Amino acid sequence: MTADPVSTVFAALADPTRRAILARLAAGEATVNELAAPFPVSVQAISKHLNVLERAGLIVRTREAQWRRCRLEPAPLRTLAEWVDQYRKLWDDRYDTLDAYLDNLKGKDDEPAQ
Amino acid sequence: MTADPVSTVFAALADPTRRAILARLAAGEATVNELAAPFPVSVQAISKHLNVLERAGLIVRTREAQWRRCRLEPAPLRTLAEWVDQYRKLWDDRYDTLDAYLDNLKGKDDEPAQ
DNA sequence: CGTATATTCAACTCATCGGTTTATCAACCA
DNA sequence: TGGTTGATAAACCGATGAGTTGAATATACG
Repeated sequence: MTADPVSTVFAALADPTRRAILARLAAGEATVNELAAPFPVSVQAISKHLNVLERAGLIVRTREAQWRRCRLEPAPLRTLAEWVDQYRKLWDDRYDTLDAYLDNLKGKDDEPAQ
Repeated sequence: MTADPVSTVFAALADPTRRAILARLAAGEATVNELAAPFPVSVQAISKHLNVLERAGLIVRTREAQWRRCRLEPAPLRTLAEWVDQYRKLWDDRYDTLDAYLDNLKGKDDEPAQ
């Protein structure tokens, strides 16, 4: 209930169908039926997936006659990239300056070092 | 079940307690009790969280007398960073060369453009 | 108007999740 | 040996998730 935004985005991405929908939308806007076509599930199930993606802020839907055009909203992905970048120094050998690491840390959620 | 690795990692990170555990482990190894101390839940609950993180490959546990020392394993985070980087061009204005975008696309899961 | 199309809503099922409590296992210590 | 500590296992509970089917809503079209 009322989960934090980061958790909501991670949860939305923890489903291969939803990630495939995002991948499709990265190529351009699409309607619900167009998005549902490749999947072996009902259109209603896709509509639910779109609700999850919309609540996570990953897509926006606009009315257009009887269609609902879906568009990808990259802002949460940017937040995610920043979150994971907190840990980059742990795997990236080229990331060797402590200063840059501490800079990245400022004002972030779930700081690795408090 | 037997969810794909990417889904498993995303799901593991979709919980603030588990992300806080990772943040703590980024500062250094710790035992289960040490990890559980800051949280208002039982040690058993934390042990379950550690199972989830271990199955996602985000931590490894090593026996040491009666203690179980936990260490962060950054490899899945690196995979995650690569996944989200597929979408970087959508929000990053500096990411404006199509070639670099297509290069990043090769051999990745959930390609934005098939 | 009536009908077809696009989409969502509602109710239901089944599995999983995060938490609990209780019990068990393993290692140290007196 | 027995007791204490660290950690996991097992059984259970309430909530949520992903899917279904069936009905409702909204817009276009004849």
